[in-house]
This record gives sequence, C-alpha cells and structure tokens, in this order.
Amino acid sequence: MQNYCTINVENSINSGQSFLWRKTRGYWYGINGQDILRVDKNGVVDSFQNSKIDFFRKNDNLDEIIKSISKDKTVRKAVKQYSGLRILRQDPFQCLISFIVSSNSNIQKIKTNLEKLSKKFGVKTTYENEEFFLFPKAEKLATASINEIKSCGVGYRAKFVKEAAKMILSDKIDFEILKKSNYEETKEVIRTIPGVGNKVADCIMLFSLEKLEAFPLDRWMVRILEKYYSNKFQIDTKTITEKQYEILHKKILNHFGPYAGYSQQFLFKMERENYQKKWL
DNA sequence: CCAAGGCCTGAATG
DNA sequence: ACATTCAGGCCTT
Repeated sequence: MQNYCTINVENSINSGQSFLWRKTRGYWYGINGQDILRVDKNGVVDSFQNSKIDFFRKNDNLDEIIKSISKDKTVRKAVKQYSGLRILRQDPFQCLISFIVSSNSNIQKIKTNLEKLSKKFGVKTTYENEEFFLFPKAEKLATASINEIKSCGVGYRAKFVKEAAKMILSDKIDFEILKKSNYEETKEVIRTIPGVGNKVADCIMLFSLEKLEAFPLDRWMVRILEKYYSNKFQIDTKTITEKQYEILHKKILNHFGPYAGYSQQFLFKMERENYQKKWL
C-alpha cells in the first residue's frame, strides 16, 4: 500500500500550472493573487495574509483519486514516478491572466511576462526581508493602457488581459459562483472572456475553479495521447477543432473518470521530464 | 462545421 | 552573423 499523503513541493510547483515562484534559503516563495505563500519542503504553507487556503489540496483523497485514475499502465507509471505531484488551488484571477498570457508561448516567457506585469501593476511587498510584487489587481489591469500592458512583453495578448480584467470587475463573471457551478456551465461562462479558448478554459477550471474533470489539451497532451493512447483516442487531424476537442474530452472523461485532471497532470509531468524541459 | 492564416516575442535552430 | 522556425492557442475570415 503506497502512501500518497506526501507532497512533492518541487514537482508540484514545476509542472506548468503555476509560474510566480522562487526558491530562497530552502523555502519556495510564491505569489498567489494578493497573497504570498512560503512553502517548506514538506508542503507546509505559511501565508503572508494568514489565508487558510488549502493550496496543495491536502484535503483531496489522493488514495481514492489515484485509484480512480489508474486505468492503464501509462498513468500508473506516471503516478508511481511522480507521486506527490499535486494540483494547486490557485487564485482564479491570477490563473486566468496567467493562462491568457500562456497561449502560443512557453514557460520561461510566460514567467517573464507575469513577473513584469506584477512589477509594473502589482503592490510591492516585503515578506521575511524579501521583496515581492503581488499579482496585479483587476482594477489596475482594467484601467491600464494597452501599451503599458504590452511593455510587459505579452504582445497581442495585451488587449485580452485588459478585457479580461474588465469582465472580472463587471458582474458578468463571479469566480465564487463558478466554483460551485458544473463543468459545462463554468466553461461556457469563462469562454466569453477574450483570449480564453478550450485549452485555457480547462487550465483555469482545473487549477483555480475546482473542476478536477478538466483536462487541458495542449500540444503536449495531444502528443501524449497520440503516443500512448492512439488505440483509445483517435486523433486524425493536426489541429484539434472545437468539436473534436469536445468529443475527445468526453472520451477522456469516460476513460479516466471524474478526476481526469489529475491524470493529465501526471502524464504531462512525466512526458515533459522525459524531454528534459526546463520549468521555471 | 472546418481549414487556413495571422499574431507579439524571444529562444532555438540552420 | 542573420534569417527562419517554433512555442502550453485563439480569433477572424
């Protein structure tokens, strides 16, 4: 009987789901919205704002989840190899902007972009004698000029960032309601935000809106499916269309079950490590 | 409903 | 060097 209670902090942080982290004196420090988290190697979280949020989802029943998603040898291998990998419960607004910025980009550039945004629009804060910039508030980004946002290197995504921030300020989008809504309803709502397509929507839902059945299908995941699951999920075209994405997600859910998002994270981590990609 | 092309940017390729 | 390609997609035509 394997114990899945142990959290692998390093693996969880370096798995493409969260970007604003740095390691100092044996601790990982991360920006989560208007909060700063300090995490030790055991996954004990100390919050600057004294937030009680269960960032590493310690309350998830990992034994049950692992059991549920272990439907084939590929996942079982990934789970075994990266046990301790967790899905992070992130600040929804930061998550939204992060994945809008992520589209058609890469991890290193995403990180640089988000750091610049935080430095330009976020509040400078000192925590344990270290200087941090909190994530920009929606108000700041909504009233910023496109060129100011562009100066952070986000290019054509600048207008998406601004519009997204404006929509969050309006009452069209309420993250707390979306956390309680089902997958389809939530996706329908957040996809009205410019820059949020199928993949970005799934990332936001999985990492910040409590939708563990979300299974972001990016280039890497498609490659993984082609490599290990070509007999289960046929992918006949190069680019996945709207309809195909939907059909594929249903097949994936049918195979991996309601915690499919966890399986995605394990598979993604495994394959990326195999290709020795740098994370942060 | 699908296919194709454009898009900021910067690191990687040739 | 310098040009071209490519990268955790999305939007428009």
